[in-house]
Amino acid sequence: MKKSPTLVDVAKLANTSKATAARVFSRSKSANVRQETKARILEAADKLGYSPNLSAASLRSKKTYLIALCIHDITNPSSPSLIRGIQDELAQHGYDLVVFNSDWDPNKEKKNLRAVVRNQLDGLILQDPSDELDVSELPDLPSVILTSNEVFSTVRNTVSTDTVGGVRKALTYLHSMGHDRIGILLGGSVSQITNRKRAYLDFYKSAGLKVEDRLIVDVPFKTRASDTFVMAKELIVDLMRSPQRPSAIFASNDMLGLAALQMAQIEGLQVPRDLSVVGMDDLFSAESASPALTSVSKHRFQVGAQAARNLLNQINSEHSMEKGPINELVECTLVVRDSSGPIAEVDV
Amino acid sequence: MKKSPTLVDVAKLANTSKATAARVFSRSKSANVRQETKARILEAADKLGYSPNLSAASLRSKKTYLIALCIHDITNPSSPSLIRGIQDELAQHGYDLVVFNSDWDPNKEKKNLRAVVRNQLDGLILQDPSDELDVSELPDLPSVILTSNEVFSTVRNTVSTDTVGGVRKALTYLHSMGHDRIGILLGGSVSQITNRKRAYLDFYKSAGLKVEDRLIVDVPFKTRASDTFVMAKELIVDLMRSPQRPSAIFASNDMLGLAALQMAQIEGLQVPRDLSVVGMDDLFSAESASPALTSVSKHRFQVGAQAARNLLNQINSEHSMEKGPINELVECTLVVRDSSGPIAEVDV
DNA sequence: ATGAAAGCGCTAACAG
DNA sequence: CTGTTAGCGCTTTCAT
Repeated sequence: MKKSPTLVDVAKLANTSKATAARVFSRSKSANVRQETKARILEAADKLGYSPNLSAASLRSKKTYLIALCIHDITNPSSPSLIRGIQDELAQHGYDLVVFNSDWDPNKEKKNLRAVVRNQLDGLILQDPSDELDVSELPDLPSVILTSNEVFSTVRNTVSTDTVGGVRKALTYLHSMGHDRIGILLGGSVSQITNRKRAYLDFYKSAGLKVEDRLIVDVPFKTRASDTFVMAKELIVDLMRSPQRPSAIFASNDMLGLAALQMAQIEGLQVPRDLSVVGMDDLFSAESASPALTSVSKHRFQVGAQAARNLLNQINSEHSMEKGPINELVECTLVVRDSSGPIAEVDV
Repeated sequence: MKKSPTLVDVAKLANTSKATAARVFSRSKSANVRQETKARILEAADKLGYSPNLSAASLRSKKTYLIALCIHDITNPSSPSLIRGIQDELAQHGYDLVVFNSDWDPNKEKKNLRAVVRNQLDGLILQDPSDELDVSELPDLPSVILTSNEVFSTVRNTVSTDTVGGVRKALTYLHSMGHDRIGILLGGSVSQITNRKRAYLDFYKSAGLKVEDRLIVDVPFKTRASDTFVMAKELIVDLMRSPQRPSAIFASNDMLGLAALQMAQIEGLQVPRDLSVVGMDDLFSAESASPALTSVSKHRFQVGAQAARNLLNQINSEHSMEKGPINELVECTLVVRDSSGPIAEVDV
């Protein structure tokens, strides 16, 4: 573990000043160094195995080229594609990503935020901040907020997923297939539940259908996905065994949809003949299910990429926030697979 | 965006020296400050909204409290639990995690490694380094290497998954259920394929069974999981339609197992009555499949946690590597679900 | 228990 | 195009 060489060492060996050597490794555009000198410096650096010390650089320049992503839980199946969308975009601009989990805990959330500023990270992407968090008093750094509904902020840039529109698309599709008694499986955070429930009620109203409370089921979420899954199945089986069971089920996320698929099989219901199932998230698990699960895609990868682009723009243009925040909305798309279809002929 | 307060500002307001103030925020044990002074400093800091600048701290102390994880692809379904295992362990010790993707590209891998040293990260967890990478010339920092086989290093600490043992467990189980013609689905990297194939052949030999080449199928991996999935299904259907189809299939990863499940359903084969299927990885997709997929768990979460612990030990004990590297092996476990069972009665 | 002083390695003016 | 200089904000001896 011998001390690693510094810029001075390189400069000395290359017979130039520290400053010139620095320019060769600098990210800033104005790196005006003669080819010859540059070559000499690079050679010296190579010989010494020099690597710039970014701690020192950022102390001076106030830039770490590190971005923070604060999400609830990386273990959530839809996190990876979001992250990848962000990373791919960032990588193109030489930024790396630090990922924090909040586990839906406002305290951890705050703690993470503090770590973000301590570490001098250059930007922040924050997923669905908890209500306890006052967005207006977020640390003062470029940021974009990811929300799962059309919640706009007058303070910060946002990228939102039009989940309400997604629910509508799923229901519209199911209705167009002849289903008029559609069960809905709700779960997740309070706002998620209320939003999607409202979308469901709105749709029923506008389609002139009669709402049946029995068809609306809330699945309380547990910390571990497996636990939620087990719980979901118990509730779903009730729905399926009820005398007047729905001909279709819309699950507000794929885990619930998958649970429905599994219970249908166990209960001896043929999908989609006896029951159509539509999920939401379009996880790989949906594609790989048997039968493959029809699902509403939230385009997490694109959401990530868009958020990253938005953030980089902020970072690169000093006065970007002066015209007020930018609120972007990403549409959902229905991916029709084998778990859904027209309602069966009226049973004689 | 006004300049944020520094330690001197805090010290001034609290009527002490910079040094004393520093001790209050320092991580090092020897923080000997009188309660009274400490309180005063904390109060001043609070009033000013002071937050330590870690760039400055690490320039001086050579510690960033940031760890690098270099994996192939975060989008891989088994990445999240690995990451979470690492993060949970690190968080307990005040470290955060920076995640890099290599996409199985040796160039990206090297590039990431350079970023690790530039950023002065305190440690490195490296997943299955490519053959092109000479492990002995990894950057000189605490590190642990994650391998998917019992590959030991005489240079670095490793945490390995006993996948070969996992394959054996799956086959032993299937054989104990009466299956003696077991198809195997291979895929992934070259070394993964060869290792698992050898395990398969070894098992067949020791069990005194006759190897049939037709039962061994290689699924070439594509970049996108969906593409691999489609490709897999085409190859699997051949296996299922062949005159002498196997009574069981062992898939060397869950994606392949899920593909088999889906094809079985499409081909009208009842699982597990007509065909038993066992996967490997124990993804959530396995649990949520219909029927739920029996799978070999590689305990990714624990692997991550163990790697993180190993790394932290190295970091905290100067001379840890003097006694030579530590090589840990994590066993696989078979999780029996509904996709596998005894072989059907001999067909009359 | 506290303070004074000397940098860590680099960047950012500014001069030439 | 290149060199000089002055710190960035903190940690770390070394005194007191």
